[in-house]
Amino acid sequence: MLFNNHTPIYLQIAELLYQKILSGEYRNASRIPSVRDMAVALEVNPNTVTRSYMILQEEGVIENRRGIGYYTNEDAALIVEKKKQKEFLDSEVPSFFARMDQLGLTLNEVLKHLETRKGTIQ
Amino acid sequence: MLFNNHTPIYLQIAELLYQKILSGEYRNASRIPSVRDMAVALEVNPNTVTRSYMILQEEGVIENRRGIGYYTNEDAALIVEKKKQKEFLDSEVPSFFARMDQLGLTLNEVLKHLETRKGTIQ
Amino acid sequence: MLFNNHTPIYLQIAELLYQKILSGEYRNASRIPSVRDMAVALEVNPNTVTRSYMILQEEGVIENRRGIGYYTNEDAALIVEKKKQKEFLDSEVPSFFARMDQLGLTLNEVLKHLETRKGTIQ
Amino acid sequence: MLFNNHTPIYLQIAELLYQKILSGEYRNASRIPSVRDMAVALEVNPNTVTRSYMILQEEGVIENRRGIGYYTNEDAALIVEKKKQKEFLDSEVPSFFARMDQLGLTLNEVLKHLETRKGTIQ
DNA sequence: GTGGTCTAGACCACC
DNA sequence: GTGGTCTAGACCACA
Repeated sequence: MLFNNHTPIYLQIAELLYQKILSGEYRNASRIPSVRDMAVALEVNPNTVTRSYMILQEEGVIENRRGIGYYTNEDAALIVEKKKQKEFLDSEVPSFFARMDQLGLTLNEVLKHLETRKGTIQ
Repeated sequence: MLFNNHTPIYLQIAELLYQKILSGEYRNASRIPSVRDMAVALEVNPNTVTRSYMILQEEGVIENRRGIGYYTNEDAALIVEKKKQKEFLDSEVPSFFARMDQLGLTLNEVLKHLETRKGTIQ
Repeated sequence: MLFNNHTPIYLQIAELLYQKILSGEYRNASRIPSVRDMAVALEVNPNTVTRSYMILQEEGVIENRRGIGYYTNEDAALIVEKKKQKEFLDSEVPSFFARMDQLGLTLNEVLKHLETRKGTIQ
Repeated sequence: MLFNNHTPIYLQIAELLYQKILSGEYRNASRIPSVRDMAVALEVNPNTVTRSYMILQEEGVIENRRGIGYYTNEDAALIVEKKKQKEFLDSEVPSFFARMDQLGLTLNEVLKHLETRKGTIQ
């Protein structure tokens, strides 16, 4: 898999897991790939995958069953969704609008620009 | 000064300089503090300040007059404003709205949340 | 059954067996569930149960009658009680009070805290 | 340094750090040894020390200043003390007395045993 | 088979 | 100099 150079791989893998849980590819209360398998699939060292798994484990998104593997929690999708929404609303949203104000832009200008962009590029 | 530990200090200082130029604290074509003074004021290693100054210098925002010090360019404020607006509109805006959609949030919900936040915290 | 993930399951099962013997649920000189049944009941790998049974067997608490099953010893309850008391008095008690001293707590404070806890939680 | 085999080294190092902070060897708001130095001193791999430091960092006991090193927090000692007391009172104390009851022992018996032990061994 | 831990060693960004 | 990350590879306990 291709990773971005700017952010640590283990965080990008964590992000990948969040997405798979949100998208339903990893259903609640079901087993996720073993550390080794995941490492092979992503062409990454097992230690790196372990680090990602531990992050989600501390957040209560996944849990380890000794000698068996990692499982998503009963309400994994909900936890991830709340976490992501909270991050967005409490951190990204305020800074976004603060930035907008600081640059002397109005919401209408921004939205207009967004429309033209969509037309041209995508 | 207090720095965020997530982003490099030299980038945070560069951001500080942008702000001072935009706000008019550093006027066009005028001298800005020496590397040494700035380092003392920010309680930071002079090398770090130098690195920040070099960034702005490469962008043509400030220039170095040997043996004298750093000066803002004739049109420093304009350059910074354009740069920042471009970054914002072309990069932050699209990713912001993409993120919003991904989380299943509408612009109205986001704006509403922003209002309640302003009431409580700020 | 729910197991704590910090300590090995086979030790937790052994502890469970000690309790059942102490409480009289498993009487002296009587048959205890087969490895297979126990494994099914606890939703655990039979190997794990076997490992637990072996521990108690080595301590002379239970014994294996080939082809028949595991039986508690004639004086199983007594053995377990002595073992547990010895462990408690010689190991846990000293470390508990050492810890208490180290944290600058008095026995009275601790007892008081215990009372308030009982009132609220249990 | 000599480490216990049963608990991971990185946790034992974390415990060591707690003690040094509680004892005042590491004063509040002062620098602690670099990861490399600590690794050499403890005859351990730097990665292992890093892991310990990160635990204390997440708890707000120590903090990292980029490119400089780790520093104890302003109120490091207080945080550690509270954490330790909380762990003791909320977890060890209840289980200790539950265990005592379960074994049919009274507090007086336990205290008496503790006295005789002190006389003989220490 | 599973994950947990540790080492040795490397490279990098940052100060 | 500092820490952060990653790899390769090993050993271990556990199920």
